[in-house]
Amino acid sequence: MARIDRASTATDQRESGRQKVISTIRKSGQIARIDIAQKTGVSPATVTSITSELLKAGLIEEIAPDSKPDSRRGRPRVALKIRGDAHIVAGLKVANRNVMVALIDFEGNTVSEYTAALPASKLSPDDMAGFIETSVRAAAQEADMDVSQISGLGIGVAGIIDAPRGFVYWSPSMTERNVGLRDLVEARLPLPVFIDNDANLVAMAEQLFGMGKTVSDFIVVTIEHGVGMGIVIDNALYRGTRGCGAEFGHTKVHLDGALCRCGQRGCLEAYVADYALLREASITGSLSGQDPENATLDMLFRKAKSGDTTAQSIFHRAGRMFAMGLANIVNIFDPELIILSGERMQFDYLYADEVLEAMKAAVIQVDAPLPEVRIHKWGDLMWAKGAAAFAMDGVTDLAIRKITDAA
Amino acid sequence: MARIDRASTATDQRESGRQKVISTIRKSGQIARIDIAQKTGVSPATVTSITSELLKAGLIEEIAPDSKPDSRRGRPRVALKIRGDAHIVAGLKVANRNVMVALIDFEGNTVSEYTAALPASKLSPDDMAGFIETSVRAAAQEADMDVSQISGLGIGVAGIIDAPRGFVYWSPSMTERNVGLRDLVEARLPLPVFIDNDANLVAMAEQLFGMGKTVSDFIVVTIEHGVGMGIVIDNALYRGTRGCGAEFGHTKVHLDGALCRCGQRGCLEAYVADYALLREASITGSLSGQDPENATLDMLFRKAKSGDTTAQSIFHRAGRMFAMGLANIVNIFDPELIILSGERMQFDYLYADEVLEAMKAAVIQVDAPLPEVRIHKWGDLMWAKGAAAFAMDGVTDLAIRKITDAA
DNA sequence: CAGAATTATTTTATTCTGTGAAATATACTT
DNA sequence: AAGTATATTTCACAGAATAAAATAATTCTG
Repeated sequence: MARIDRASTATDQRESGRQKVISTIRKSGQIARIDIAQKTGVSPATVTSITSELLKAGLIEEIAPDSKPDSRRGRPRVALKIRGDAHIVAGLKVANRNVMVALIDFEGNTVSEYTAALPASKLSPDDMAGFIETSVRAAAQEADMDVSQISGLGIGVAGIIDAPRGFVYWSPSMTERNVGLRDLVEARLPLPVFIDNDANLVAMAEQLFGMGKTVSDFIVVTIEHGVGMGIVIDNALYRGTRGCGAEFGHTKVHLDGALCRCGQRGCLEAYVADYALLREASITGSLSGQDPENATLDMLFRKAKSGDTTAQSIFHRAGRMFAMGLANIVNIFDPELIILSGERMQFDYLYADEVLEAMKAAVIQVDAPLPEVRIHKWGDLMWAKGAAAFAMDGVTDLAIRKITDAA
Repeated sequence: MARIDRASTATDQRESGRQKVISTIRKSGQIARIDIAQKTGVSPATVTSITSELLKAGLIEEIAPDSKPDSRRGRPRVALKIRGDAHIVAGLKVANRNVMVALIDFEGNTVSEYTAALPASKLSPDDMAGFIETSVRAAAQEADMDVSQISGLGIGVAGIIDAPRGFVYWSPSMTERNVGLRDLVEARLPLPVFIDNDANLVAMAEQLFGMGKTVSDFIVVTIEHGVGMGIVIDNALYRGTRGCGAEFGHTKVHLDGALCRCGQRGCLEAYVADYALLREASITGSLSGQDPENATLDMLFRKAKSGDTTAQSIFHRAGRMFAMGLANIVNIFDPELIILSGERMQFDYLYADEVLEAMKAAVIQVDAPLPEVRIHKWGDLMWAKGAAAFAMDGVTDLAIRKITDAA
């Protein structure tokens, strides 16, 4: 039952006043009541009543006057901020070879991080749930906490996920299809659990803590082994109807083009992902002398930097294909902002000015300025923090619901 | 001021109860109160109170019991429907060489249609507004009506439009950029005027009268001289932030590909629009003997049908490119439904089963069924009716606002 | 054919959310 | 200190939506 409630909340588009207020505070970092009223269009009276509820519930707090002379007449405004201690949430990312857990407080500060190697690259549903449980417990212990002090767990998995139902249609990390992973984990941990596809999680992280804070419509593109995309429209994550939209990496950029690991041809991923570049390198012998198993993008990148024209051309084409894919996104969505978000973005071939120029040249020209493209380099924790952001969203919802029900 | 109101309404995402109810009735054709309550999640009590307002305002009407034995026990449900006589709205489409006007009633029935040739392919803003005025007056006269009996006018123009502001950044039909066309027309006609890009208008028509009635997320693709797209997400038209999203036709499908009339290379349009096909035909000499100025797709199509392999290959490639573009849409949006909407769809090369098969093969495979692709063949009035749909939406808003203010 | 049962709609009293207007709080200016 | 400016709170009230009860209009059952 709690499940259905949570799912329906996610669907519920209209933000109640309380949600509007708390998300405004979160986006602004710190903000006075009058400004909340102005930003949200809600009346000052209502802001007062809502914030006093939130204060009582401990979700936000007032900031001490700061002795900062406002140099303004009149009663000084008192700023509000999210109270970091209000909740601790956990985010967990299931990656290829390991599981990463981040504990963050309600302000988004990282409290602790934890990594554990996966026993195998594919686990059975039960083993996966068990491993998740163990990892979360270990992460809590490392932070000197009990799991009961954690208010929610967000899990990011690659694959096709039905987030509202907490259901995994398919994931490369699991031996079975169609797994109700949320239920399995909730049976093992006394926490509300939220699951989503990893690209969506990063979009959520950008929205809550990152560059998407100030923007209502933006797109996040992630490049690692594959190419992912998260879409935020009107402040809400957009997921397709079947939960498999935003497959930017499998967007086709060439008719009958290069073979992709998905089995189809011409996918963007087949031109820009690391395996695609290494494939080209191995064909041209650019990395000859290297054990192909261990050949890394690093080597190829160094070669290009040191003048190897073949290596350069490999990166060059990848960059141009990427530019074309990005331009298509702009032509279709016309977003305010595109965030290129990455964990290890040491290779700038995809983010070079040259690439962005090529993108601009392939975008419909209007008088209005082009959407901004920003590059966001995260630490190792990007994915886990994204998962935590998702949990935080859910936990905030639950907290607000609790207030509402009490009232 | 009315202007600002209307604009803000368009932005206002949350449908008020009244809007929810009336749009449910419109989508359903006819529906009993209890079913409205069930569909919208609003309580029966509220439905009663809202519908009684709408009845009093004359926007809807009850359907006579129909003597149809429900074969059900209990008090029989009485169905409601939109009252066609409630309002007449006009839709006007500015095409290449002419202007088409459709008058439709509140149920979407066509009351009258009217066409007038444009004096030139590009007009000054004033001349355009004047020609629009004349055409609407003529259309009204032809239907034995006075313009004062028309409740609103929707205008569809190709180009980049800021619909909420009624502002035309650029249009191929006008000699100037940055024209506040709505104001110009409203100064000449005693009607609320609504302007939008044509692809959006067709999407609106599909949503109100067409195949999108039952679906909350869908995409409309139109193919005429160019390729257009309209996006409906969560029952609302999605326009990019700069008003130039959904440029499906200028999505790039080939790096450094064929030259498009927009000046860029590799646009989808440059492979599937009629001018692109004719260009290929003229190169290969497939239509030799024809005056190139008058060579038509018809001839090329007949050639292909009668076995000319060159002509066939031209269509074949166009179809495959189109399939690739469609697949990208599915990969990105994962919509419930894709509507291929056309005015004169006598050429099936883009809608052949073969093309749809190619699309399916290029879409990410999930267990869930693929989005449905439906082909909607409209009459000549497609665009004008779309413009009328947009007007109807606006007029409905105004009518509801009137009720709200009265209450 | 007269209840009984069933389903749809309406009425009524109430709740919840949000608001404007007035009151209050806390500064700066002169 | 009085006056003015600005932020916040209080308070009485309006509007939307609801649950529960009442009413309406049927079919079914004995």
